[in-house]
Formats: sequence, structure tokens, C-alpha cells
Amino acid sequence: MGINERKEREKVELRGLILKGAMEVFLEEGFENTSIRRIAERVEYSPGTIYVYFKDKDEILHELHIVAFQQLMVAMQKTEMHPEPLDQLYAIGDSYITFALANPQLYELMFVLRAPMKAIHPDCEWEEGFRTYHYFRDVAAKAIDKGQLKPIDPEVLCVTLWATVHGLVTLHLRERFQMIPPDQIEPIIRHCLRQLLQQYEAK
Amino acid sequence: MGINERKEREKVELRGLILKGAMEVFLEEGFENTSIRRIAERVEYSPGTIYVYFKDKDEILHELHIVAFQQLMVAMQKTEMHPEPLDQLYAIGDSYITFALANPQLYELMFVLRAPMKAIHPDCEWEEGFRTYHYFRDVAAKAIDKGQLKPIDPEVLCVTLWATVHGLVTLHLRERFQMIPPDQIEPIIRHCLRQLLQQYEAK
DNA sequence: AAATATATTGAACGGTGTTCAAAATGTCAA
DNA sequence: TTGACATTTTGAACACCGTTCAATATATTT
Repeated sequence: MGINERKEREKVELRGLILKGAMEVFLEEGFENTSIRRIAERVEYSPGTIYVYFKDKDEILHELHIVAFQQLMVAMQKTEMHPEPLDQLYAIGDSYITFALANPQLYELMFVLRAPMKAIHPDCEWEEGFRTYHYFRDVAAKAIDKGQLKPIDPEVLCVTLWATVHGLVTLHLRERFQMIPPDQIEPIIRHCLRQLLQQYEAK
Repeated sequence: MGINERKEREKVELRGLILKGAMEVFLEEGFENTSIRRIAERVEYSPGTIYVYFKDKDEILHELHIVAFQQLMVAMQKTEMHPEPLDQLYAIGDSYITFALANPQLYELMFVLRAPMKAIHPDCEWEEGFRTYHYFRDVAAKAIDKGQLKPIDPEVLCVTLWATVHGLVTLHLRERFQMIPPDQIEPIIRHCLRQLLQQYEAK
């Protein structure tokens, strides 16, 4: 009975098509203009159909949020070309900043917006975030083990590094850096990260 | 002709009353539930009246944003009890963190939400932000001048300190610190600031 | 008391997320 | 092939949202 299998395939396909359309609308029109009706229009289905394939709008945004983390993860994994953990740590920071500035909407979906987090069940874990954070922390831990960084708690180091870059990026994205000339913001962000990391280097 | 003066007074009064109601709704129901209709209901006027006293919703949120900055400024100015700039700098950081954690909605209005910034004319300055930032930077500059901090660019120092604390606070407020036990988050935020500032101390 | 000026109203417009009875389509046994 | 059943899709309806504006109500002046 291959019919049920085909139906299952078609269901998955349409779900994927809706997500593809949702991502297009999200990237082209921005979060504030990403409505169910616009997504439905984009994929040429009625608004009601969306709710057959997704519980609510938050679930759609959570799926996009997962895709965004996959993209960041790909960018970060390219840093494995560096044999030394310390060099890789610098490269991870660089790729994080590059990703955030090149994909501001995706960055906000990952680390600022509340909506995608509401789709995560309270007892469940924030898988995407955990995986990315652990990848980062493991590299930092290796750099400490190898004596390339001072022997501090890798958790505290990672939280500090992450928060600093996140703070710089979001103050910029949400237009709170009006005291800094626009063309100097990106250099300052990269400079702050380098200087911060340098302070933790074993001398 | 005292009638026009009384009318002017009444206009200002009602404007203030609407803002008071708006702040109540904002603090009690949160940003997402702060609608013009709810504010109007709270002050017992019709929605249309709100638009006689304010151009749009963004203008109301900008006014609340100004009040929030005044509150933070009051908290920060209490640190002037410390005679040494370095001690004051630590105290300013502490009061910033305390304010953010005690008034998360106001903090988001000041440094995260887009709405209040949309009410600032493009050619105008972000007065509230500038005043607060300059207050902070002047204290840092004094600490550098007095040789209590290493002789670095106060602008870079302030941006780094601000961004780090902002990053820590917002990752927490937007529930991205699920890898940290909830009761340890506040200590970590304070610890990160202290450690960061300590690294810049002249030894 | 009538005329004028000001202040307030609330229905209306086009938008939002979401639901659900009804219609359309697909499947399958007789 | 046709009728019965299952599945999928629809779009109107609900309760909201920010905003506008002609109409109403109130206050002031003549």
C-alpha cells in the first residue's frame, strides 16, 4: 500500500514548502511583516492550511530558528581548518560576528526574539543553542588544556566572550550605538573581541 | 485671559495622565499587551482621544523610555557618594545591573525595543542615551586620568563594559542562558563585570 | 440665547493570529 | 463506474491591533 507512504511524503513536502516560503517572507519582509496570511499567500494556500501543518506561528518561527542555527554551525565548523584551538577560537568569534552582521534577521531570531523560544516545551532543552554553545566551549576548553589560555573556568570565559559580542551586536542592530560613527562600529566589535580574548592568553 | 492658561494646564495634565496610565499598563501587562485601547480604557477616555495628545504609539513608548532613563540616572547618581572614580565606576556597573534585573520591562524599553527609537527624528540625537552614556564615560575618563585604570581609550573601555553587561542581561532576559542554573545567573553577571573591570586596573 | 470654538467620541478601515463548519478532493469497495 | 467514506483545503468568523475622521458633546464668546 504505497499510497499512505506517498501521502506522508506529500505532507512532509508541503510542510517544507511552507517553511521555505516562511523563510523567504521573513528574510525579504522582516519579522514584523511575517504574517501567517503573507506566508499562505506566498505558498498559494489558504491561511487555514498553515494550521494543519503547524500548531501556531511560534512553531514556524522555531523551525526557522533551527535552520538559522544550522547555518551558523556550518560557518563555525569551517574554523576547523585551524590546527591550534586558540586560533580556532579567534576564528569562531570572527565567524559569529560575520554571521550576525550579514544575517541580522536570523541573528535576532536566534538570540533576541521571544517567539521561537515559546515553541520549546518548558521541560525540553534548547537543543540548537546548547549544541552551538558546547561546540564553542569545547574549543575554549581545549585551548585552556593546551596552555594557550590562562587556566580559568571555560564556562565563565565562554559566557563572557559570548555576552560581549552579543551585547555589541545587539546594541548595534537595535540602533543604540548612535554615539559611534556607523562605519566604525564593525571594526570596534572585532577589536573588542580580539582584545578581550588576548587578555586571557597565557603569556 | 486665564481661561487659555487653564486649558493649557488641563492639556498638560491629561497628557500626563495618559502617560501615567500607559506606564501602569506597560509595567502590569507588559509591552506586548500595551495597546492604545487598553491605555484609553485605563484612563477612561476613548482611543481617539489618545491621538489628540500623542502622534502615535511610538511617541508614547518614547516618553516612557525617557522616564525609564531618568530612573536609571537617579540610581547611577547615587554612586557619587564614592570619592574615588574607580570605586564609582564599580558602583555604576552594579546599579546598572540592579536596575536591569529589577526593571526588565523598562530595561528593554531603553535598550532593546525598536518602538521608542522610531519616535526620535532621524536628524535628532538620542538625548537620553547620550546623557547616560556620557555620565558613565566621564567617570571612566576620570579613573584613567587619576591613574586608577590603565591609560586606554575611555570610549573603547566604556563600549566594552556596557556591551558586556548588556549582553549578559539581555541573553538572560530573553531566556538564552538555559545552560546556566537560574540562581547562578545574577552572580555570574556581577562576577563578569568585576573581573572585566579589574583587568583594566593599573597595577 | 445663539453662534462659535474646542474637545471627545466611536464607528470604520485594513491589518493580525487562530478556529472550524463546510466544501473540495482523494481513496476504495461494491 | 458509482456510491460511501476519509482526507485535505478552504475562507468566513472571532477577537484583537493601530489609526483616522466625521459627528457629537462640551465650553466659550458674542
